[in-house]
Amino acid sequence: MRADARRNRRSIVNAAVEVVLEVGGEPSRDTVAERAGVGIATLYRHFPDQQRLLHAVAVEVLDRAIAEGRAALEEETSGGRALRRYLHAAIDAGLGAVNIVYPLLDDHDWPEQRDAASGVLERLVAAAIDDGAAGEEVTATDIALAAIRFCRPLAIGLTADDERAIAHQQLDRYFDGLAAQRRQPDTQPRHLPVDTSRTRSSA
Amino acid sequence: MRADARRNRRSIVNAAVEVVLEVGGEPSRDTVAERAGVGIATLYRHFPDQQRLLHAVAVEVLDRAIAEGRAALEEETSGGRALRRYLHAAIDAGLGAVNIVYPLLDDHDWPEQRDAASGVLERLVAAAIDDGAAGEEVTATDIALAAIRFCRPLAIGLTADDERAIAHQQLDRYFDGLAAQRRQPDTQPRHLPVDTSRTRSSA
DNA sequence: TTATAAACGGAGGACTATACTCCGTTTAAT
DNA sequence: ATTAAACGGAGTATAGTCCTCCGTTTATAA
Repeated sequence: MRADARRNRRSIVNAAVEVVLEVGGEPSRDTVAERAGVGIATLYRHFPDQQRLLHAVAVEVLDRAIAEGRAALEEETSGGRALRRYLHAAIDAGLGAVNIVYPLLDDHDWPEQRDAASGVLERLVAAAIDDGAAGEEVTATDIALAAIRFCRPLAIGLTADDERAIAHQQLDRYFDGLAAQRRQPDTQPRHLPVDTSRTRSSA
Repeated sequence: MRADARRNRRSIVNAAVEVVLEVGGEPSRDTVAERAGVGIATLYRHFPDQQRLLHAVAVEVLDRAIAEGRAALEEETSGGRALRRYLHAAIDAGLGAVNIVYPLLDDHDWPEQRDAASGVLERLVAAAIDDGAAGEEVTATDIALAAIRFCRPLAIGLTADDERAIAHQQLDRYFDGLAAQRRQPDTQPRHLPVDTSRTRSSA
């Protein structure tokens, strides 16, 4: 594989991740190609159909998230630190894209990434619960859903920098809210958790 | 104005709010009309151009939010309770839509709603800070941005009910994270606040 | 350097979705 | 019962998207 081809392929996948997160669904081919700075034909050469592109998007962000998760587990000194660091890295990596493309995919044959990603996430959550950084009731699904939430752009015309800064700040506060015993006397849970088994299995 | 006309106008605005939140931008006219259950001509009769429709969307959600905010201030017994209740009501009301349509509008002549909404929000935030439910550093802008975040759909094919339940649960955790002194020893702020003066002025 | 296979870009045609109008029909209100 | 107001939806123009074809450029190795 030629060097420019590999470079272009990377650009295309990265662009596709961004566009998927922005539109929250099928990205337009023309938009992806333009964002990647390549001709439309180049996109078709690398990804003859939309399925393969979406597949590449899923694998890409899962790989990034897995690497970040493992690094966090190894390097951090507490479960809480590790999970927080992972979440910040995951939203920068665009992890939420995987859940957006999931329902658009015909075949979900990336068992490797899927299992690795959910394994890492579950270890992180367990560790965070262990050291009290998250309450007993917190699940891996909750964390995956949070990653999706904080990945998506606010769509109010912010610069990429502002967008990112706001997401991280909000995530930090969300994370602080995960701790076990509720601090505020006036706090009561208002809504029951929902069945998210389908979503859980995808991240 | 005839009764059916008024009824249809309401349906159209409500539908427009929903669609704006879903697509995170300009809603397609056909989609809005269909969602509202009216013919496309009816939509054009009430809103000859997109600007007027978007304007109506902004005024509508602001009015809802103002009413909810005042009710919360009057009826709740603590600042924390009031702000939490307001936030839950605001995301149900679709408050985030106002920030999405804001950059799409030519004229922003709804000073009445704008001032009332930001006034209510600031009183709520001040009250919450007063009784320790939110840290000193929390601003009205933070809260407005949170409302936008939790209003937007996750775009992973959930039912409206699941979508709503998840948003409320995540919001509760975010709100818990607003409390003054950080509980977790491993917590440190990771990102500086950004300049959001433009956004602040819109809600 | 040069040869060449591989990769590239973008114009262009088919197709789909969206914007907006026109006009015959229905309905609220007197 | 009358009628002015409001309605619905077919229909046309326009814009956006999909995808192919082919002439040009570029990486790589002789």
